[in-house]
Amino acid sequence: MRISTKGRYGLVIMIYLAREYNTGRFVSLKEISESEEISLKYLEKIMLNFKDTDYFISSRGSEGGYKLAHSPKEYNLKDIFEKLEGNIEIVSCLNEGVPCLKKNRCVSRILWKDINNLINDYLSTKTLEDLIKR
Amino acid sequence: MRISTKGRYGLVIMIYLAREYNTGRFVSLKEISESEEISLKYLEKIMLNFKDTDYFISSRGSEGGYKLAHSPKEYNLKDIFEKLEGNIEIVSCLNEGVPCLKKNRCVSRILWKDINNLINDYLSTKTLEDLIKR
DNA sequence: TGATTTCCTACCATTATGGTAGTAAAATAT
DNA sequence: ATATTTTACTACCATAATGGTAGGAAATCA
Repeated sequence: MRISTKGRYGLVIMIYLAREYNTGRFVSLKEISESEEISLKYLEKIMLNFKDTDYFISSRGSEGGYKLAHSPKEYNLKDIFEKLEGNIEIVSCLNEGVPCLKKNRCVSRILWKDINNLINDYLSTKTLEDLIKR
Repeated sequence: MRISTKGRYGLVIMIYLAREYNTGRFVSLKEISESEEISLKYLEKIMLNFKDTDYFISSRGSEGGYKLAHSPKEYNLKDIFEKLEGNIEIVSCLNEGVPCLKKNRCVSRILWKDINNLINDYLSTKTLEDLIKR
């Protein structure tokens, strides 16, 4: 039950860009890489997870980089993690339509559901703006 | 951010034994294996995670098996998961004494801490008895 | 033109997951 | 006594996920 570096570094990128949102400038991954001491190549790979989103405006070449396409308050943390980590249900059977029929296996399903709701409810109510305000 | 089968099947064993607690009989892993359709060998392996606990009374041989050493209400779910999954902190830096000094990495630490507390608080208040009552 | 940076595809080492197999030792049933 | 049952313990292994690295093409800017 761990958040991987994929999720953590992905959020680091988002926070970095959120903090620079007001400046309007493009921030390169190289800058984030050096500031946060995370390999550039790995950051590039993590960005691939956001490929099908409209999260960023990007520009290649010198003085290029990324900036947020929207205000930090438009970025929901639950959405961000779903892009980064895929399905974030803590047990796989939660999103299967058909309940399993094992005797005691699904007694605990209620427990998983509760915990899952706890996390999802929390993340759903938080945005990037909430994070950088603290 | 997934609970593995190790954690899930381990809980299944605990629930099974909790339900048989009043009978006082020994329940074999073979019985649980057949009832829950989980391989016997895998259940044996999962039991190794509880090796250093006083959770069970065991008996070998025919009519042998396991039974809970204490009443189901004495078994805290947080404790059980710590035995099964090891440290259940969702990010590793939470239990390091020294905070990391990276610029934005630890902005999110507050977030991880919050989620971690959410889960731990929930699990700490629940016992095996709560689970089998529902 | 040269440097910079995104964008994209491969590749790879290590670890965790999710098991299986085999055997010894203890306890019980016959 | 012996056969059976069951825990207890060790070793092994296939697959997937994690956490990266490497290389190059394409776009952009100074």
